[in-house]
Order: sequence, then structure tokens, then C-alpha cells
Amino acid sequence: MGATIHSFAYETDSSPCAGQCRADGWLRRTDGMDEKNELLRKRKEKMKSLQDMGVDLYPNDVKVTATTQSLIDRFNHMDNEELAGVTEQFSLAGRLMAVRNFGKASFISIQDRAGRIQGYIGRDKVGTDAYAIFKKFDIGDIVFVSGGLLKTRTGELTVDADAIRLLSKAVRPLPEKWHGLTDVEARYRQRPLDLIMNPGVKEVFYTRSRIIKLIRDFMQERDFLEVETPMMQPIAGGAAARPFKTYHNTLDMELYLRIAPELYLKRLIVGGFERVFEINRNFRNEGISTSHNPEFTMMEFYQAYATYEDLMAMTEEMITAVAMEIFGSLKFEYQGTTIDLARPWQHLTVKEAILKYSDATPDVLEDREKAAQFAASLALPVEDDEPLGKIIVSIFEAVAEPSLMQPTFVTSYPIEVSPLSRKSAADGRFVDRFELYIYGRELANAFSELNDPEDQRNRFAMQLEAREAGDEEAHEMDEDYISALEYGMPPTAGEGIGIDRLVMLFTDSPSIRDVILFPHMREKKEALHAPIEPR
RNA sequence: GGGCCGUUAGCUCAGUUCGGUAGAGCAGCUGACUUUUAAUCAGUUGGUCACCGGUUCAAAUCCGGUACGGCCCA
Repeated sequence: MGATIHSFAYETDSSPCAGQCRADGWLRRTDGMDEKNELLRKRKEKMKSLQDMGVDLYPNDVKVTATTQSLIDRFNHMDNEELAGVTEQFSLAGRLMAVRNFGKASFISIQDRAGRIQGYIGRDKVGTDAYAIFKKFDIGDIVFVSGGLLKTRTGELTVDADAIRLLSKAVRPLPEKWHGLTDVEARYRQRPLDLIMNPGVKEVFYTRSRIIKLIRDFMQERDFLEVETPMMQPIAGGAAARPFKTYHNTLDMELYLRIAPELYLKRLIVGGFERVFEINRNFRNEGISTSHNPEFTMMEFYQAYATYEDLMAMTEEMITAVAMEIFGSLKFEYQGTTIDLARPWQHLTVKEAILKYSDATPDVLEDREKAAQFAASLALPVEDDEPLGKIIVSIFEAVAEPSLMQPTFVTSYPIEVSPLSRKSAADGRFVDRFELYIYGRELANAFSELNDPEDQRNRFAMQLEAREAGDEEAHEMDEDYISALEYGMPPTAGEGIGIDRLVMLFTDSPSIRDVILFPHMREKKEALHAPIEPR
């Protein structure tokens, strides 16, 4: 019981589904797809009659030799006379997206991974029996077509079918052909339908894959080794965030889903790899918004004998290289704003940014009480014992961050918010760190790494104090990491780049959910689909 | 966490102002049609108006609550 709720739509009266159950104890069917649904019933009747005609509803015995797009690329420029000279026969398969029926012939639209192409199904050519079977196909079915090519009167390249077969029967109907699936909740919850109906969505994920490949190639060309470090960690370190907790049965221990791979990657620097990177998921137990998903993809990389300044140059190089591959330009539109990645990018210290985007005076940022007052005037919550550095960062995030539309490196972060960064040689209250902002969003975070084990122990101690004062995101003491540093870590710089946010930028996506295939949503107590009765 | 908005047929949406038997297009079904492409033409099926409760002779519509979602703010 209970656990069956995802696979079956049924729950009995005794189930704890208060307020969600129908009076008769059955869960409401959100799509009305129960045995009383006429569309579904008609389909099942149709499937029965196809089987009676000897048709296998789910065969797997065809070989596909072409994609829709490959045919268009090769033959779209030809006219009918030239196409008549093409003797090659083509076999393709895909989802039946439209049928335009003319009695003894039909036009169909087939969609595969690459695109769509039209098919012409003439009764004379495929045969009367096959045509009668074809007439029982539904939009949404997966079909196989083979034949030559022709151009229609309107000039559309069309597969002139010798044969058409059913490869997989769709039991449920597709959304409407013209408007498609537009309800955002339905799109995220039923991503397969979204991908079928909205070609732009597929395009986003093709672009996402290309961006990740470009970044991977960029790193490998620079002699970085791609590695994978633990997703499950006994201490969730490397960032300021609340973790998800899990449990290992045999080891009888609690583990955390990682909030960052940082401390493991730096252990590998100690181990001598010198240049490592990882593109993988992090998990942070925090709110969901248009730019936050509880699990998100980050690239982190570490380079020995480099500084955070080297990484600024490398970041500019990497992101402009990706932009040139994706757009062929350093200028592009994001949500109606022109983003210009022309180098060099703007550099601001945290304090400079605050002074630029607020009416704060420099003395406000030197004195804790004045800073706290200024924060209060902005309606920012300030804890009683919150250190100056944290207050300054809160002010920065409130007044400056949303204004940093064009690419900007923000530097000189206070030491209180940077427990893993190297102290600035010029002023020990600050660290050698930068964050990259574009369109008011943090895209990257990097610093020269702290490799003095004693200093690291002191920083963790500072964090423990903050933790005891109630900061749930403060870092924990990690003795194992410190002991790795005690073997000696070369001077190193490291960076994390938010891949989802980068993809948002390069695909003009307004929400992080648009670049994550299955974004997390609150659980629906009602079944998304009711079960279909057996045939 | 707060504010505003949304949830009506498989899908896309009207209908809510000012309460009076639930509407359209697409999809489906029946028929016509061998170059259409949102094919067309004729006919036709399909609804627990998100859920729970209240007011009322009468609620998709008014009131209260709940769930889920969106946007903005924190």
C-alpha cells in the first residue's frame, strides 16, 4: 500500500489521502483516462482489430537507413526530374505526427530525432490490404516507411512509400497538433510529450550537449584530466549549503549527497594529477527558483601552479570560445538583453560594486555597526553577531548583483565567507577569489586555493563558530582533508562553473527548468495517468 | 515564507463581470475525396468545470479552505 501510488492510480478508502480521494475512495484521474474514456476505448478496439488482421503491434525487425534530415540535406535541392534518376530506396522510421487523408491516398508527416519529412501513401503502390491497415494507424504511432523520393506540386520533398508498417502502437493520444503542449507544469511533468510536441525543447538539449562537449574538449586540450569523485560523502564540504542526507546499510553510516566535489578534487591535486576537472551533479537542499534546482550540474576544475587571476583569463577564453561555436559571435540576445562577451570583461571588487550601485559611502563598508545599519535600511536581515564580511556580501547581493548584466569579475571577497580560499597578500581580511556574473546571475566562483594546513584548520574553526551561532550553511571541520594538505598541496587555483546557468544563457532559456530534462517538482498526490486496462 | 495570478473535453482556449440545463477549434468517430501540408466538405461522440466545504430555490460563476503550478518579492 501507499508505495503503490506512483504505479497505480488506485487507493482504497483506508489510505491516508485526505482531501485528495474521490468520495468512492478512488483517486481522481487527472487526464480522465479511465475505462470510460472514449478515446482510449476506441484505440483499444482499433488495436484489437489490427491484431485480428494479423498485424504485430510491437515488432522489432526493421532496419532504418536514413533520417528525415539526411534525406532533406541530400535531395531537397533536386526537382522531380532529377529525383527520378535516384534509384536508391530509403527506409526510415519515426512518429506519425499528421495524416492528411484523400480517400485512396494520404500524406503523412513522420518525425524522427533529426526532424520531419512528408510521406505519400498511395493505395495503388502499397497495396489495398496494407492501405486498409494503414487507415487504422493513429497520430502518435511509431511507423516505418520505405520507398523512393518525389517532389509534390508545392515543392515539398516527399517519401513515395512502397510500404508502410506499424512499429509501435500509441495507446494514448498526443496533444493538439497546432498548439501542442504549452502548459508549463504539464511540460515539465510529462517531458516525453514536451519533447515530441515542441521541437525547440529538443534543440535546447542538443545545444546543452554541445556546450558540455565544447567545455570538455577545451579542458582536455589544456591537459586537464577528467575525473569522478564521490557523490556520497561523509562530510558535505566545499561550499556553503545544506546537504541532503542518506544512509548506507552495510556500512551503517550516514552519508550526504555532495554539495561540491571541491575537497576531493584538491586531494587529487595533492596526489599529483596537477590538472583535474569534473562535470557532474551537486545537490543542495535549498529553495527552487527560476535559477535554482536542488540538483544541478557544475564543472569544477583545479590547476596547480596557477592563481585566480590565471583562471579569470581562462574563463574568458572558455566562455567566449563556446559563444563563438554556438552563435558565431560574442554578442547575443538573452531574454531581450544584448549580452556582449567582448574581452576584456569588467572587473570590480565587492566594495567597488556596492559603491557603484548604491548610495553607500566607503566608511560604511569598514565598520560593522554602520554596515549593519545600512543593511537594515535595505530591509536585509542581519544576525546579532554576523561578521562584517557576511554583511558586506549580503549588501552586495542585494544592490549590485542584479545590475551586473554584462560579464563582470567580482573580486576581493571577505575572508569570513571564503573558508577555502587563500588570503590576499595585500590585506588579510580578503581572499584571492572572484565570482563571474552575467545577466545578474552568478555563473562561476573561483579562487587561489588555501594550501596551508594550519590556516585551513583555523578557517574551519571559524566556520564551526558560525555554525554554533546558528549558520546551518557554515562549513564543517574536515580532518581528513587537512591531513591531505599536510602532505603538501602545490599552489593551486580552482573554479566552479554552473553549467545549467551557462546553458540557460546560450539557449535564451528563462528558467533553469528549461535546461534540465526532469526538473524537480512537488509530488502530485493524484496519479498523473490512470492505468490502462489490459487489452 | 509573503503577494498576485492560474487550474473548464485527450490538447489549446471561451464562458466567471451581473448565479439560471457546459461552449469552440484541433484530436476522435461516420461518410466523400489520389499532390495535401493547421488539407477541405457534411454529420457526430466526448465534461466529477482541480479538490473539500459554505451561501442560495439554483454555483464553473459568489464566499472560506486545501492541493498543484506560474510570476514577483524575501
